Amino acid sequence: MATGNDHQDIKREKILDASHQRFLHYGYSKTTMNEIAGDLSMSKALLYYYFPDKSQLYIAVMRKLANDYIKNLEDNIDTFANLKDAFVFQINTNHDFIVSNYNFFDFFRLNEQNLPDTIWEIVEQVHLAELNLLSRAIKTEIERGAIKPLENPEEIVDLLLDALHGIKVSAVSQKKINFPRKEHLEEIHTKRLLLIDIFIKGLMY
Amino acid sequence: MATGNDHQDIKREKILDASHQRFLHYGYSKTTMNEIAGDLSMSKALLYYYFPDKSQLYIAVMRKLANDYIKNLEDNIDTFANLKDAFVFQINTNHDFIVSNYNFFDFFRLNEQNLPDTIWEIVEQVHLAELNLLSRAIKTEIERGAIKPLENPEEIVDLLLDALHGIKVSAVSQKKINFPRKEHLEEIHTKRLLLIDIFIKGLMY
DNA sequence: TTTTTGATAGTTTTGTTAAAAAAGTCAGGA
DNA sequence: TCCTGACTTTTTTAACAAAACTATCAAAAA
Repeated sequence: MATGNDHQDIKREKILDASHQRFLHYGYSKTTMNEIAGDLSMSKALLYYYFPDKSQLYIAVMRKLANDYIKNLEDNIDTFANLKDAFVFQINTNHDFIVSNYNFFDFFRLNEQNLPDTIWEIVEQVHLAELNLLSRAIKTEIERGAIKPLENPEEIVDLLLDALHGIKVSAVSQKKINFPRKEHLEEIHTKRLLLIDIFIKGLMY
Repeated sequence: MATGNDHQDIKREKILDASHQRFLHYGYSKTTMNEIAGDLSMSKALLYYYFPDKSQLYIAVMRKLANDYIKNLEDNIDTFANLKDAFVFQINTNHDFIVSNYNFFDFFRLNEQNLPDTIWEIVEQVHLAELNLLSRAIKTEIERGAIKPLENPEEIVDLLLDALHGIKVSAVSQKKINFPRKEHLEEIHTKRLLLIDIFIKGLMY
């Protein structure tokens, strides 16, 4: 795309970076447009020249993060020695992503179930990338003859992702809170590794 | 315990039944003490003679439901032909329990993460009963030589219960809501059956 | 023409208060 | 001891004003 001019794109990137920092430290609702503008030594009105509103700005940051995450998955597709390596890679990558952007997601915690559609589209894209990586790994493993042939590998991967999600949720509801605190993330990670171990064996002959 | 007198106990039971019906149809917050008293043709003050307050009344109903559920599990302990039968029994029993008391749990939906400790104790008791049933089934299966010996069957069962929980949560968050609607429960049930299938195979030689 | 801003309009959040509804209490009767 | 009507206290709801923030715009600067 040779449409936009360079200077504008660079400025947009700078705004995205500054916003990312703010959202990461203080979360969505505790970040004001004035503060972001202040960080960049520009007026608030200029922010609105580059982005239509606050939520679109947040979503733009989110999309950038998601794209990096998805690219990382795609770059590693079909590079695994076996199914377990692929599953472990997915879990580790996901874990790192959540840990390093922990506070950024407070927007999710607040709005919970009525997030804008655009956010759900991004979540769906991430989910598809994960699904793709893992089901490719399963298909490869079937071709190698290491596990039983499956009618519908995607369905199985979907089930596993649901189960992995549950590990998080259960850890959280035992603590009587809504979202995992940072210190629980390691425990969740360990449990997930155990689960995929059993799960993979369940797919073998 | 021969402490309480019969008449009181019978009356308490009647109050619990009437309350259960109200809570089941209208949920906790849309049920008033006046209405329950009205159903029983007694004064509200009498209700407070038998139960200290509304939440304790709700909890008493909940405890009764939980005790029935737990008793059902205990009655069936060690009666299974194999591990899968035990797992399927647990999933079916749980499913029936949730379906038939669906509206009763709106209290959970509202108060979400700051429920009274007593509720959590009951949830924990139910969890322990499930854990007990399933880990007994695993131990039996190990003795039979049908699956690999495990260091810590309880840990594995815990992991499975977390994963099963995740099936519910994922189904729900895909629908962008907080709690499953009744019509989703069947879908969740089916997925769970598929998961235990793989999981059990993962425990085999 | 594109980029930038100060001033300001519009909206959401927060805090206050009063009325209504429900929870919870109590003196006294059977 | 079991029970009630009348009463008090607490919680919920609605209305509204003040404050904080989002968003807009005419006009200046580059």
